[in-house]
Amino acid sequence: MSNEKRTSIKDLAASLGVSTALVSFVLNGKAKQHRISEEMAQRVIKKAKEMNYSPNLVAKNLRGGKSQLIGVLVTDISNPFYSTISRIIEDRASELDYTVLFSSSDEDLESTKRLIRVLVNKGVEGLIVVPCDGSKEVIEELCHDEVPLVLVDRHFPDVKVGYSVLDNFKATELITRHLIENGYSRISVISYETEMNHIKERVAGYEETMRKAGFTEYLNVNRINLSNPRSEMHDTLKRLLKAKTDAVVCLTNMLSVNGIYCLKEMKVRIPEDLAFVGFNRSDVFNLLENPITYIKQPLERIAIEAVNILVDKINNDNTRGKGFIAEPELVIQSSTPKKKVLSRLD
Amino acid sequence: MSNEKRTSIKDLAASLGVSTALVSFVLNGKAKQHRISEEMAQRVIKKAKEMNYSPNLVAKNLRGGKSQLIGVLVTDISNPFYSTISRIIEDRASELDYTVLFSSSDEDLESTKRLIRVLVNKGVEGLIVVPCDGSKEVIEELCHDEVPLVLVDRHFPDVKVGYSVLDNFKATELITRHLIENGYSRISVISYETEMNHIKERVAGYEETMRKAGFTEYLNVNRINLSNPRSEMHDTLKRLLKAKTDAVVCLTNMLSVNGIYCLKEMKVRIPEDLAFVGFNRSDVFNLLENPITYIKQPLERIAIEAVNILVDKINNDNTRGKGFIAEPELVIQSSTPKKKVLSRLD
DNA sequence: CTGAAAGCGCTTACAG
DNA sequence: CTGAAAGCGCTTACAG
Repeated sequence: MSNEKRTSIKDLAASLGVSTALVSFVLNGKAKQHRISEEMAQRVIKKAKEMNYSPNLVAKNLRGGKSQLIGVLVTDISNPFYSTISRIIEDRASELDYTVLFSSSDEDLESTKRLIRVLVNKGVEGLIVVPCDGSKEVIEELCHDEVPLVLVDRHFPDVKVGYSVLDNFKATELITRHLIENGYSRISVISYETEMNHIKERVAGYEETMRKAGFTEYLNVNRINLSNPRSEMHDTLKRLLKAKTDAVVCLTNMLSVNGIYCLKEMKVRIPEDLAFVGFNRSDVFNLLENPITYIKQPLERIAIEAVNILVDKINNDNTRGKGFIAEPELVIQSSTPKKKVLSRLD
Repeated sequence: MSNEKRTSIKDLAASLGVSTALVSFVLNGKAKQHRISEEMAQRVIKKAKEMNYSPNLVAKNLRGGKSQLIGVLVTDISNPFYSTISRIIEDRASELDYTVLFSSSDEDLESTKRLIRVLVNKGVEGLIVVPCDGSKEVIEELCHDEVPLVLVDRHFPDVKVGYSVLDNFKATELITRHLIENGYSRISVISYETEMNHIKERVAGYEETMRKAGFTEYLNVNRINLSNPRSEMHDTLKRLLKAKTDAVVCLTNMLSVNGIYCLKEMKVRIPEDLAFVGFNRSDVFNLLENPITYIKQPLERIAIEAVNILVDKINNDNTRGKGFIAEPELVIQSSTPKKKVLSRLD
């Protein structure tokens, strides 16, 4: 990097008239262990400071076979949800002396494959991945190659792999119970077209809770095609309003924000005309006349556990398939006030 | 990464009965150059595929002194502004065959120093940095050490270093002119306590435009202490309203969002009671009854140019101090409607 | 056309 | 207490 060459351990040794081994021992805190004289140790340390020595981590890695690098593949690091997670991963990794390589797959399978390969070649010791739709085989293959791997946010329950995710079923169960308890009965869900398990769980949490409450006839799950979210959202909401839906639950943050924008355009008031529940915190939720009720994920826990599990895996191979499931929290605000109708759950 | 050791060039050579040099030549596309027979080359390539060879980039790096790694130090990658920039940097770097190491300094000088050292030790070939307050010496030192370096978003005009930033003076000039032209005269700015040049430029753009318009007596720049932004913002806005300010300009995105929240709490209507201008796009700007007028930065250009300049620097040392200054765009919305008063600028 | 050998900067048995 | 030497995986003059 530098033009004047960096000082190496060899330079230090030469200028002190000792061996590189001695220098290495001292600088790695193994002076005692090798019974190097306190005086010698101090001289080495002083010289290192003087010559502005800092170890070449590349060489250290090559020698030790450890890169202290982990790869993180999210779908899009410019998405606030993933950038928040990434930040926490970075901090936790740094505490454990790892550096993080980030990549964004854009929910694309080919990119996912390519980027994983790049990361592995860069020498990462393990991977944290947000898998995209259709990536199950890629993930399985990776497990087979014995690359330490942790899935985050989404996972494949039948693949034996580390994961750190929300209890998605419970999230929509909380939402649906809350709505029912507050007197809503014509509750609709807005989801998107996907095979991913986390969304299926969210749908199931809603459906099962509705069934338990006896609202079988009102089950209403709408799947939006993400290639044109705004106009599809518009049509869907129009249809739902015509069908006398009294509460809408959006299953992702992106859907929530889109939904709020559409309702604003349509001059539909929240909650007077329609109760509304969102997913994941967003600045826009709290700026509305009536702040939005939403599911809060313990992102910090999820991200930290992902790193912990990964590093465990890196350090000892035997603990396969460890996972962490985080508790969702329902943040109740004024977009879902009590209706006059009594809940059938009570 | 893998448990069964990765195949090395040595394994390949052994299993083909040739030297490692030959294998290296072929795999690096230098077969022709070394007049290696086409047949031999094909055998090597085939074997490499068979044995699932991929080069150990760490070793390559150590040997060649090239890591194809660049380091990016932003203040906080979970901030949407920086995560957007980071994403574009990542994409552009990847086009140029570089991988990016991201870090977040949290606007802290000590972290900045430490993280730069870590990145350099990791073998990055260059750095893209958002410098924090007080980091001028660190940056100068880095330049002196001849580490290829590009500052982004903010820079130090008297340090000879690459940079890619907004024309900050012009940004507030645009805002102030627009407000004046629309009949506002008691225009106040909300800034924060900092020595950084980009903020000074923004303040200067406002002040100079005000002076030109003859509004010298209304110059009103308020600096908030970021350790307690919400309550300071509250106090500041209260004071400004009492002083009959008719338009407020917030100089950063964070200040803008805080300001909007405060005004909401205070039940001050935008723009009926107060015109408002923000900085950098934000979802919340467009959700209000009256969407906010704001300065839009061409983030894509800024980020791409930063990478371009950095890679130029990495490849040939002679073009020092290259910089890119991006044009701001004023997105005019309904938070700054025309007042009845005539502008003195006309 | 191909091989033997040095060396990038480091750590770590192995000697003494 | 300290040093000489091997080796991590690769590339590249240098020979032949």
